[in-house]
Amino acid sequence: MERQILHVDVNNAFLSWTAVDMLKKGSKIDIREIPAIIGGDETKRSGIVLAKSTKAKECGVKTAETIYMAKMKCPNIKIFPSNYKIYKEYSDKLYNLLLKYTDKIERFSIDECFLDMTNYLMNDTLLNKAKEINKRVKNELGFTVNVGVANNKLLAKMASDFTKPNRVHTLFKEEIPYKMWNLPISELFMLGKKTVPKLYNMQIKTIGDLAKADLKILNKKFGKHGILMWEYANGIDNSEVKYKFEKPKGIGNSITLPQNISNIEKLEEILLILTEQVTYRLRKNNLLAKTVNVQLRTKDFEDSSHQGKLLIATSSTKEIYQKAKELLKQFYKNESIRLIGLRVDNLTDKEEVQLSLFRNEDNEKQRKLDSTLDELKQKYGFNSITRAREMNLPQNPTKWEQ
DNA sequence: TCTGGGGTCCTAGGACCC
DNA sequence: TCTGGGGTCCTAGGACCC
Repeated sequence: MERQILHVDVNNAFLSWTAVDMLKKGSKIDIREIPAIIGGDETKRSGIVLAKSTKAKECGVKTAETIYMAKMKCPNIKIFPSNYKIYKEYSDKLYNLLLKYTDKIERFSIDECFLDMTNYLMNDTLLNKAKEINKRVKNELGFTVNVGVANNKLLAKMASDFTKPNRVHTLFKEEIPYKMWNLPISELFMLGKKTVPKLYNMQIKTIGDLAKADLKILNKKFGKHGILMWEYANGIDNSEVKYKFEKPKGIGNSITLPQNISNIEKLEEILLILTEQVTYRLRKNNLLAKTVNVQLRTKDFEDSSHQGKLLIATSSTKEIYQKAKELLKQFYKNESIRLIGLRVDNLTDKEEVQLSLFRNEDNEKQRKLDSTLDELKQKYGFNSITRAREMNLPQNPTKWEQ
């Protein structure tokens, strides 16, 4: 029996949600109606476009390009900062509305959901449900969504990406040749900027070309990825809607520094702040980490990373920070650093390890300190608690550069 | 001209074991 | 002197997504 899948995709999510929030707070303008973007902070060197209005798109503004470029293309463009708290709020509102249709919902990202409607149609058609969702979101939440209607996740996602905004599109098997095969390969999910030129060199330019290409040759040239792209081009995807909450497989935080740093003591200070953030999230999820990974990006955008294993899985700030410092020392070669990141992998549930875990008094003390600090952070917000060393950070970042 | 931050998954090569 | 092959685990880097 065919599965009944919907993909719900918020149109210009960050910008729409910001617009709705501004209107709610009494704003006279709707930033969806003017050339506008949600952007990072150029002074903090994170000046890229996160979302754009339709008018900005008409000027040629593209997501992820620099704000500088966006201003060149569209001199009167308005720029608004991002606010993840608001986005989470609207994302939850959408999710709660969708729960009225099925409880088999995969939150694919903050602004996209897959719905498995297979046993939830109640004598209605999948297309009708999609149209109803599309209308209700607009009427009840104030922003618009595209809904893709299909028999698997890949086709539903491709369908929701057709013309925007506020549209419902189907992409059933028999529609593939005339709705999908004429599109350029760059439109296919999982084909990015590295693979597309390689396919062009093989005279594969449309999704249809890819669908008819020799699977053996694709497999030889691209490995598993070659098989995946061929299957996607042919509309084949048997993956499930993952509606059950899954704990993360890794947790990381990174920061592009306001100024480049080429001093290891200063890098260690940033690393401590990152460790605080990462271990806080670890403990909130009741997880312990076994692998620590430090990432660096030089001023020339050269990325490198170093990882190492801990003897015992932990969520302790002190233990993970020790390891992170050790790793940094091992591979930092005095380059001028633009970005530093810390992530932990190999996560296990705390309960599973707890009983077998060897603890000495020192560990126990450290654990109690961490959990006390967590409680304070929970109550008063993350920034209320900073360790003594963090307070010694120079206020003026320009001092950081040697 | 300036280029985020959060993830997942895959691959190639080296170490090590039998 | 010449020297296997299979398996697992680990690491660094890369591709892709939103």
